Amino acid sequence: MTHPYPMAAEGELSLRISAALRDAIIAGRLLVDQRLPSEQELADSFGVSRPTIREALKRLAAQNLIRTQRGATGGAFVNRLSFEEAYGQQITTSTLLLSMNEVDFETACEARYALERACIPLSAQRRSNDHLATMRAEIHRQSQPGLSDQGFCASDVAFHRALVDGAHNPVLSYQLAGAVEAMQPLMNMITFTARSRTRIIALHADIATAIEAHDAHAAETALATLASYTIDLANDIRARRKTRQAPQTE
Amino acid sequence: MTHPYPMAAEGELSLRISAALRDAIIAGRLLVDQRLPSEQELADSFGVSRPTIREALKRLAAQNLIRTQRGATGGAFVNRLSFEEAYGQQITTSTLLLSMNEVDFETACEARYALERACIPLSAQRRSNDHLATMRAEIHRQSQPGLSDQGFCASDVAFHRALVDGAHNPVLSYQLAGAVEAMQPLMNMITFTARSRTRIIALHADIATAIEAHDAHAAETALATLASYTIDLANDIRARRKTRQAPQTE
DNA sequence: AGGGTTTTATATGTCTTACAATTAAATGTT
DNA sequence: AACATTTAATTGTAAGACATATAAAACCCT
Repeated sequence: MTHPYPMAAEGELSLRISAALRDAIIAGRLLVDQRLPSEQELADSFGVSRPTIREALKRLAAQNLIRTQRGATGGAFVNRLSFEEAYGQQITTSTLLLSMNEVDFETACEARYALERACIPLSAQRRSNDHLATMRAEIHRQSQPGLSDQGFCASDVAFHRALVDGAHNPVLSYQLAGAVEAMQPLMNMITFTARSRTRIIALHADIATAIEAHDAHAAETALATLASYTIDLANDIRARRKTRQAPQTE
Repeated sequence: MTHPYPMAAEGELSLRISAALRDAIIAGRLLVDQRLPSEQELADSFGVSRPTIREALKRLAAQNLIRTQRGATGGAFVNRLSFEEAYGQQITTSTLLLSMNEVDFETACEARYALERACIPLSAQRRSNDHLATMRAEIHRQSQPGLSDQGFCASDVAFHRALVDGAHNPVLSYQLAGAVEAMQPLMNMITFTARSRTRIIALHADIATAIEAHDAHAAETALATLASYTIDLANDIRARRKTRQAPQTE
């Protein structure tokens, strides 16, 4: 064997090669920041052409498993997957999953609030002034009169993001980022009346106050109220749209 | 403009092209199962060569955004991202994240059990005979005397997976799959004594019974006990390893 | 001798052209 | 009409060349 990367026996070459390299990375045979052989060397050792190697490397680059650098000391390096990159991937995947699979609003919403509830006890216990300040700032932003529906939703996401990050557990934050952010496109479809905004802001304030007081139970209650109110809101809007559209189709 | 895909102004060509196509998919300008232009047509319309287009397509293929088919009616098609594929990506990403970032066991464990706790109320409410049977079966498997540590961990994952799926919320299942499965390599590092296994199995049985009785509170209590017991177990093992290794280094 | 500049070597990024493999539809044959 | 054959379209792979970026080595000027 001219190369040290065990390969599958069938399938497309570039796919087999990328899988072989990925396995090597996951298994730790290629360490973080280690430089891979040059494309030409890889091509020679795998017995394929450079374009094929390049396609394989692009697959890995798409998953942030390697980074490439041009120039004299350049090449492909095993990438340390950062939490930021992982967030990004999670959010794209979650967003696509929701937009492509006709997940109904209620299911997504239920999942989102269930997950957020998971971090409430930790957030209530460990909340820092930093995260509390962010939550208060977003609440203030939400009460601006000129704010668009989109801006309101963005602020809503930021608020909940601060709530989640308040747990000070990066793994938890990473897992929840996708769930919360992927919901935004769905949330953006809701038109918020002045009254519903007031209600939501009040619940946000309840949550912030409870977290500040280390009162996990009160925070969970407020969050549950918010969850069911959001779902009701979406159902109302859907029902109203239906009755408004029904006469037109007749 | 010779192509309908807005592109960034700087950066590598293949990256800009893949980003343009990805945006088109996410924005819904390219619909599910729609066929993209052939590589040659894409190359012409973007004003680049085929290999460059191919690298861009490989990036998208790596994220399961497109699938390619050879032959006369072949081409690249927009892929409906299935929950299964999304699971897979989430698990790989989470596993890499944990293995590459020296996340300590306690943080990961805390996140895992916090997330699982999120689905307990739903699972307790909606639990089906199917999932209950799986949980019981895994409990039985865990009590087999000849079972390896690895097998025990695998069964543990399967048990918790059934617990999560019992909530009958695919979005929730998807989000939690990564958290639970990515923990397995870390869990595999623990050596389970006969006594710790007995304790864990008993707690699993408590959870199953509580879920069966629609008793969310009891299930949460058992899960919390399991969480702290697991963390203690890992700490014990780490402490024991340290004291055993300390004399050697002196 | 030292610091700034130029050269050079090496690597990835891209283009061009060509051929192989695969697949479905069109075509021909029995 | 059913089956085998050809054909056309498309992706997969190959080989070689040039463009570009980058760091290190060589060089030159002070």
